[in-house]
Amino acid sequence: MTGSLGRLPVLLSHAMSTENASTSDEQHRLLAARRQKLDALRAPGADPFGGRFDTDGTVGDVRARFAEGTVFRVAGRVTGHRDFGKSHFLDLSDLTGRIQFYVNSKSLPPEQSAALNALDLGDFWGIEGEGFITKTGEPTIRASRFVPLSKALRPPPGGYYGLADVEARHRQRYLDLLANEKSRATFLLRSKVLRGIREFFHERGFLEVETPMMQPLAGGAAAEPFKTHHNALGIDLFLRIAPELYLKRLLVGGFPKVFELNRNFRNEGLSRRHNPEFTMLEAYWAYADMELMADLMEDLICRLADNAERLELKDAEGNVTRTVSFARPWRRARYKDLVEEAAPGWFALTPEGRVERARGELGLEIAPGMADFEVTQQVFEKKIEEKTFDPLFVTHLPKELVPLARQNAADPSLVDVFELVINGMEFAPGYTELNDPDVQRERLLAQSGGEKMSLDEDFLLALEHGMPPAGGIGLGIDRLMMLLSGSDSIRDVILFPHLRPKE
RNA sequence: GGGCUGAUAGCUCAAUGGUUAGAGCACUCGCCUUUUAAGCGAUUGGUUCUGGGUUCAAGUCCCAGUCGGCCCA
Repeated sequence: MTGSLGRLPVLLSHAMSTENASTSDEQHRLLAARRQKLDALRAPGADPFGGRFDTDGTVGDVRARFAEGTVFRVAGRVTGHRDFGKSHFLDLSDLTGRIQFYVNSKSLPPEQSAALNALDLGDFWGIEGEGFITKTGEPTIRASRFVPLSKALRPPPGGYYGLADVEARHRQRYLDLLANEKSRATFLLRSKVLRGIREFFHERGFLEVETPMMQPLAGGAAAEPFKTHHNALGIDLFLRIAPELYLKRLLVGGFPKVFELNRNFRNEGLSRRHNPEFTMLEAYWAYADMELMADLMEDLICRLADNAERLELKDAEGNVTRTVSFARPWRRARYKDLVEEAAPGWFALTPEGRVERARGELGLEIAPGMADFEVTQQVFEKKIEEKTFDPLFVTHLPKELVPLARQNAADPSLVDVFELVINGMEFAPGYTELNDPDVQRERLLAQSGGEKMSLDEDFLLALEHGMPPAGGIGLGIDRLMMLLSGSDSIRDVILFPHLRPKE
């Protein structure tokens, strides 16, 4: 890299003392070289880990305001070094981009010369100098001064090919973020989406609230909770599987529009689509219903997708594999009508006839003893849901599928619920919420198999004080991010996904 | 939980059961004052994930394990 490093004795012992025996000698050699330079920086009395450095903004800011002859101060990681003996072209990078700076090593003061010799890729530097344009037209800062701000004692991974190892990308996300532009883009987008959600609801008069993540009873959904213990109170607590029952208490308390955007926890398996902790949006709106909530959901997602007409999903090579149309209004259709579209005459059959047809003509696997509504649900999942890519609100679901929702006034076998399907997946549910405390009690009892111990009596007490009729929605933010960022795995949209510990 | 599949240098990847496991980049050294995946030359760098087994011979085949990936439940 640089021809003027001089003769540095290779002292492996320095690095050996801080490394365990399993680290290879090669690693020792690479680390030893960096520690040599660390010591070299300390020699003139400098602090290799720097301190405050006032800048004129980010690298992106400097690029935007770049002008020849103007002096800029900027800080970042040194990510490139092209050395011509006397002329050095270096890259300084931060999250906002990269800018080239130039150092002429011919006439440097001694401490600057020492700093340049002690440079490794990955080190943080602050630089100051005039802008100029090189022969090749590159905006460049002629660094009249540079300050080492932090030494990187390990080499950056990646390089031209990036960091490809999936496991390393997840276990050491910081390296993924440094090495892979796509990963940076995904998490910048995630931050933008979270901000967009908050803005959307604030504009509509919703209050952002925070309800307990530790709950005496894990209600609001059917899932295995994590259990913990509070010593001072001497009680077991559960990490929440949903915030729903607390948000509804707020409707009782007179907050007519609330939303919560935060983590839920489910003690279940890990997969491409499941992380034990995941981010959920829930919103409740007094005096609204399922239809208004569907409108709200459509508005929200279109806005988060920057009102794009369509979303192109790409494979690893960047080829478009599918296009999801966001053209509005999004289709709304009844569950039964959709099943009839896929299997005409379905509901005229006997339950036995449906099993026969599902196994035969439709080619589905129907387990023995499957309930009639489950057979129909198989048809829905395999023949409709998995083949629906553009947004579709499926409405008027059979009540067996959603036991906690309010029954439809005209047809008590149905519930006033929608399920939004996008890209072949259940994406987000919406409800006309149940606010009759007696019916709610019956439903919760039925759900718990008649076990009264697990009834959230405090929630039922709240309902008895009166909850306004309301609409509610839930939106899994991780799956939304998978869609918007074109990721196949939830681990690509969660900064630090859970993995089995190594060793 | 089941099936399939993967783990080789710091990174990205090669290597018919057969010589001393290679290449590019990075690192280190030499040359170079306008490059940008800089260039040219040289030198380094390996517990082939771990533990067994088969074989004259194992990165390669078999078994078990660890950690991933894909599919299914």
